[in-house]
Amino acid sequence: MSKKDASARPEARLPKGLFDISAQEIRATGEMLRVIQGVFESYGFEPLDTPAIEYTDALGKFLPDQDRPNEGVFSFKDDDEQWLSLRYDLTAPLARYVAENYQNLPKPFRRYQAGPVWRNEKPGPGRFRQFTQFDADTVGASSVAADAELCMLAADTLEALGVPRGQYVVKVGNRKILDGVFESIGLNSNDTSKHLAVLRAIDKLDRLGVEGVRALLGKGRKDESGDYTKGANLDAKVIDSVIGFVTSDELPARGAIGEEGRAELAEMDRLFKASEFGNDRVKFDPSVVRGLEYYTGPVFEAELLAPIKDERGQLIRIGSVVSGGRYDGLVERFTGEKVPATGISIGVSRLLFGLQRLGSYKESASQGPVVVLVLDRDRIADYQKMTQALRQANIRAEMYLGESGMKAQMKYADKRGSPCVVIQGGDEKAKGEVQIKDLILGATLTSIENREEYLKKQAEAQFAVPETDLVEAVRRVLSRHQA
RNA sequence: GCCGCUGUAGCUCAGUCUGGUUAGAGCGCUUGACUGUGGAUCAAGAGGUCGGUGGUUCGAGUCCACCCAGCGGUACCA
Repeated sequence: MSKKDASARPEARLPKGLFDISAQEIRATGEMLRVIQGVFESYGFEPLDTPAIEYTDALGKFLPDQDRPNEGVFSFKDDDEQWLSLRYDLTAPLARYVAENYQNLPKPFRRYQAGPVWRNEKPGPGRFRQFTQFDADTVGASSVAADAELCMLAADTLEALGVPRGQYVVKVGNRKILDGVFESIGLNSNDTSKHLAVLRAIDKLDRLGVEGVRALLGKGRKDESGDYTKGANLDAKVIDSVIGFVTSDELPARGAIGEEGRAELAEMDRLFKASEFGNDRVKFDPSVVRGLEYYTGPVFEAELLAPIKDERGQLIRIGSVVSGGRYDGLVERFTGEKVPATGISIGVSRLLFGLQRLGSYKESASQGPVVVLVLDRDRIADYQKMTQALRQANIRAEMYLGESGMKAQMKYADKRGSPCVVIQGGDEKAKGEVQIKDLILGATLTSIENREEYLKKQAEAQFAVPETDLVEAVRRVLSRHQA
């Protein structure tokens, strides 16, 4: 091919924020999903799946405009000119589903759902443009028992995934308490922009500390890189009051709304205590905000407490791995009818990322297939037959399908992580035998100095058996390496 | 979006400050020593638009400008 052709070829590359998923990761994720599913099932939730694509207007607030239809969400036009989008979470599709099937669903409706979601935004460490969420929601229950249960579910799930107690925490807050605070400091609830600015500032408490939040509530803040963030411009006295509130352990309530929120948290606390979920698992934290305009009552999030480092040993923060709360307005968007709902979402991709970084996630090493070497090309049928015999004995096996010689076939088997290979050349065929070579045992041979021991091990690692004993012999080798 | 850092072989990087013949290392890859036998050892080999474009210069991986990409922070985050 000429150079000109080369420049016309597409570059093999992956869009940013998106990743190929290797065999190992598929196995790890699959294992994780099964564990989560087991816990969710045990809580009585019922599975549901919905498509990756929804009508954009059903997804909510990110309606594509003419110029930038893909802000935040990936969107495209159907051939009937209607906007479609890739879902950006599993909650909006749930709301659509409930609204669409309201009559026939048992109320409260409790479902779990797992699947990829997409966000068209800048990726960061532990932040991707496609990631997997695992959600559980209860729709049609206004009792905070539903909320409390989700917090317990979050804690139970993390422990089931191997996060030791004490290395995570589920933090619980309540938007009503914050609303009470806003009321008491005279923040007009119509002034949403200031409202949001204050909420955002509070949300950053754990990251920026008290002084950072103070700056954001006041004139604004400059970060280490020199970027400047505009503040909420509150009076010093009001700032003190807000800071006093979010740093308090007491959750003091202000006003009628605040009192309502406090009562809800007290009720949740009672439920936690009754089921023996102590402060080492679930903790009240006034700075938990989440979702800004979205949540209407209790809000919760879980995070990993152990410090997480990147490849270079630099500390990185991946944020919360589970988040949720009560949203009483979502279904109403469709039906006009108020339907109370509460849910949590586990960031599976992020959690897996975090657990892997912590090294606390043990991936079960998976073994490659037994490889039947092809030495005499004209006897492929024989090799295929041996392979089938192994498969029928429930042994993962394959015949070498490449074109290369024996050495390359051995390398191939090695790379595949094969426990052993089956060898039958002309000599063995004449004797009606096959050779079994144990690659795992064989790998230990090079380190043996003592000649006698070496020979002994080598005889163990590779041996001949009658053709009829093939399956039996392979089984014996496999059993050597069972964990 | 804003700020900062980094772009040299498949990977990790040296070389850039102080411009000068064919641009290096380790790992990986291919082949061979090796008997029909992976992993060890030794040897050979393949592999590079030095992120891109323009400029300065007799001469640019090296200096300058702009652009692009990646990473990190920050903003936004249902």
